[in-house]
Amino acid sequence: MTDMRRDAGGQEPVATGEPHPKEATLHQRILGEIEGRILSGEWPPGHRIPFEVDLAALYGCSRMTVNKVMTRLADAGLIERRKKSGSFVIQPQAQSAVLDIHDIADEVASLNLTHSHSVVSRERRRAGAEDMRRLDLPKSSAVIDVVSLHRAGARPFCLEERIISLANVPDAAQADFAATTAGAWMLNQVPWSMAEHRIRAVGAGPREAGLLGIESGAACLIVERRTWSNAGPLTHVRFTYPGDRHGLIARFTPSGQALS
Amino acid sequence: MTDMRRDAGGQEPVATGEPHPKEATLHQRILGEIEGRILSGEWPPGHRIPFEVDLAALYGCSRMTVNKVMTRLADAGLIERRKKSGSFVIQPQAQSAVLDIHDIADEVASLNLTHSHSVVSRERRRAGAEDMRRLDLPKSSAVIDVVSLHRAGARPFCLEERIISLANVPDAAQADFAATTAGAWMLNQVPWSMAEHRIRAVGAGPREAGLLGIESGAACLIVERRTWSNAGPLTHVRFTYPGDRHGLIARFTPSGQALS
DNA sequence: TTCACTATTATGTATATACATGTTCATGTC
DNA sequence: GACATGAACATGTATATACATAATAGTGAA
Repeated sequence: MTDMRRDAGGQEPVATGEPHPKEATLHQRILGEIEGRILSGEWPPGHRIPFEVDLAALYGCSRMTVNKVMTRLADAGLIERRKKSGSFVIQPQAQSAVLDIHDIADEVASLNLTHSHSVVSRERRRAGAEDMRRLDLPKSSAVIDVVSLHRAGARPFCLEERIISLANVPDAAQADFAATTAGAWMLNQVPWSMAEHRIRAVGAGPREAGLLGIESGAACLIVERRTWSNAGPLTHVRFTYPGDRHGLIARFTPSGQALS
Repeated sequence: MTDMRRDAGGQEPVATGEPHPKEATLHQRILGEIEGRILSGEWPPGHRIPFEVDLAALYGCSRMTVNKVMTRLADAGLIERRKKSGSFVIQPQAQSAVLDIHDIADEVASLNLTHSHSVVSRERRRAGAEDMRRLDLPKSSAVIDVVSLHRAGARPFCLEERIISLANVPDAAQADFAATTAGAWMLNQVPWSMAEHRIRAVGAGPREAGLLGIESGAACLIVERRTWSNAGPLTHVRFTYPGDRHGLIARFTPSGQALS
């Protein structure tokens, strides 16, 4: 492994089956492949990433090159590095470091109230036209549909309406979401690579009003989240918060991430 | 500059007057100082950062060390690097790469409608208790208070209520915000280091309803943004969107930032 | 068996070096 | 004066090397 220089020709490192297109630099290629394995779930949270020297050998490059990639992944919060032990895929954090929409139990706990939830309905069914709008699912694929009501103390706190793609989250078929909320379950279960939030205000319809114990037409904050992994769509969830509750808070820097 | 090794003693690089505490590594120290100069506005958008070799000489380190810092700053979107020319502080982007709350003119334009706005009121006054709640201002410091109505085509689009701290944005005293909106003016004028958004839903009060041409009590989305620079608070703005309009959209990755 | 000490291991930081890649600028020719 | 050519320059990527640091594993003495 002494002196590699610009070989290009030679045995291509062949890092198992990669669907990645050829990328400009080695750095980017290594970064992309490791990122892909993490975000697709091939390397689940807690998995130990090969040692730097081994990756260097695999890609036929120096440890410094691999080290820089690992440093970036650590900065980005995808891996955790421990001396002597190695580098590990990190446990999925809160929903996002940036937009502070965390697990509802936390949200309620921060108000010093005890959280409870009940499953209003849960069914397994085939995706219809409405579901295809909510999440870009293949037509009539199997989904789990769960509606839960979250309470802070005794009062209703928010309504959660969720569909989960069974194609990409098969374990959801077994979960009944009575003990852990669907949100917490997803958080600990499935790695994701992209999320999209849509936030709007609407007047409560009669159904929501009834469940939440508010007047029909009262202003509500709607937060819809669609989540994907590299394999495809995972889940769509709609939270309905009565408007007289505290809102959402998001903090960030110009670059969208804290440095230093 | 040949072979520096671990000197520690010797002439401290003395990179002008820094209020920074001593940081762990040289890397972090350089990163922090440059970031500070950018975020404080000492190095405004467009400013050319010293060449890597010069910074290396200044800090008494190798170019590689500086290069890594610059690479991070570029990844974070704070600087732009051009070969032969050097590295430059970037023009402030949209309000955020992550949370897609852009300039209102853009927002309206994306709906294929022409944007117009009018200043409902503008005054210079001393901060009261309410302003201290909105923005953590020193008591009775001078602020500019502007209320504008934005229109998409002929219809009211949203209401903007803003206060600007004159202590930290003195140029605001001269601006009347008739030609450019207050948002666009701030965006091009002032570098910021932190922003906090608060999002909630409320029923429209009679004043908002009148200005926006909606019914009193109709659901509205309220987006409040507080922005700081390193020097202190800059501005607080509250946008009120009628709830029957499209909402906000935010997209992101687990780490809060796109890699690769 | 327990505790202290040491060796090993994997990451963390920094260096010097080499060459590639685009830009800009100056130069010389037509 | 217009234009092609090439030198100079600043960044971009990668290498080999060195030593620091933290955590683990192993060894030996009380």
